Amino acid sequence: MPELPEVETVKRGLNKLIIGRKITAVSSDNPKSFPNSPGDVDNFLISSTVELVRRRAKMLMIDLSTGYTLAIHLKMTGQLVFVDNKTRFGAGHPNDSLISQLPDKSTRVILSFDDDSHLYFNDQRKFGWMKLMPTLEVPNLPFMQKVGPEPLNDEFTAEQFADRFKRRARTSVKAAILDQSVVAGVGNIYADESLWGAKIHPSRLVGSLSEVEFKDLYDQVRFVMNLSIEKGGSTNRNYVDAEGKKGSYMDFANVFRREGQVCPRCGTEIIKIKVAGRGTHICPLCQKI
DNA sequence: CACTTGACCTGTCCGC
DNA sequence: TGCGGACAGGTCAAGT
Repeated sequence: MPELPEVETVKRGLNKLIIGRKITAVSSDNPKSFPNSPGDVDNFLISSTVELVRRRAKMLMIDLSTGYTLAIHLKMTGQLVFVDNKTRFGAGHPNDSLISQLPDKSTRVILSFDDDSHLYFNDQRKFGWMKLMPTLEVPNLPFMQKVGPEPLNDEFTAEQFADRFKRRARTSVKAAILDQSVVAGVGNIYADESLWGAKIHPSRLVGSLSEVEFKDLYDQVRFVMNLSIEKGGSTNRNYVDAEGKKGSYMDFANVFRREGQVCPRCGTEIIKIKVAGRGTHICPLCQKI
């Protein structure tokens, strides 16, 4: 599911909805989704208060008053949806179809708060997880050790972007931009969208890109991600935000899942190919090998 | 080391 | 309608 803009949208929503709430209970349906010992749960999760929700790359961190953090990765199909029983939506509300049915068969973890509101971790494919650990140990996770810089940070420059790519000079630009150790947070949707924006064929080898092309790609990554955050992210299939709402970026996508439609820039038919093992959408005229 | 492929899961869609 | 296979927003382990 969720790439940087979707995770950022969830983070912003949770910061409005769950800060200061006290956790009174938790339940989970399998240890893979919630790999935590009962002792840690009793000592550091139950009766804790939510202090802050943070994001790094595609990971979320819910910091608790006990000095522990729930580190969360939503992977492909994870959702975090908050439901307050006092404000459950009525029939006909845009969010009603999801909210009113939670929990459902994809619900992996339920966090309950002291006012009978709940945070549901839903994950159809069970790739995601929610790990309780000391806040100070989060940076020691293997993923956190290797993940690259945040592309939307002000201090992240086009020069740094190009330099980090050059570590992957002999692979395709699509594989390199999806590599989280190069740049954080880019997934399949924004890889295709930014490569189209920069007019670069995803199979091009990194070593063949010019400085101008690196700069264009840098600008496009930041442009598409900022636009998507503004639109509440992309709902390709499952994604919803912390209130159960879909994102609208797909209405603004130029190539992703638009095979058979025309390129908005030149009118050529968009095609779908496979690059780096992933479905890849391009305009074959704008993006030449 | 750099790079590619398959595995992890459930659900949906498409062709026969 | 049913069945088999390919595919889906991500990462990791194991292979070359």
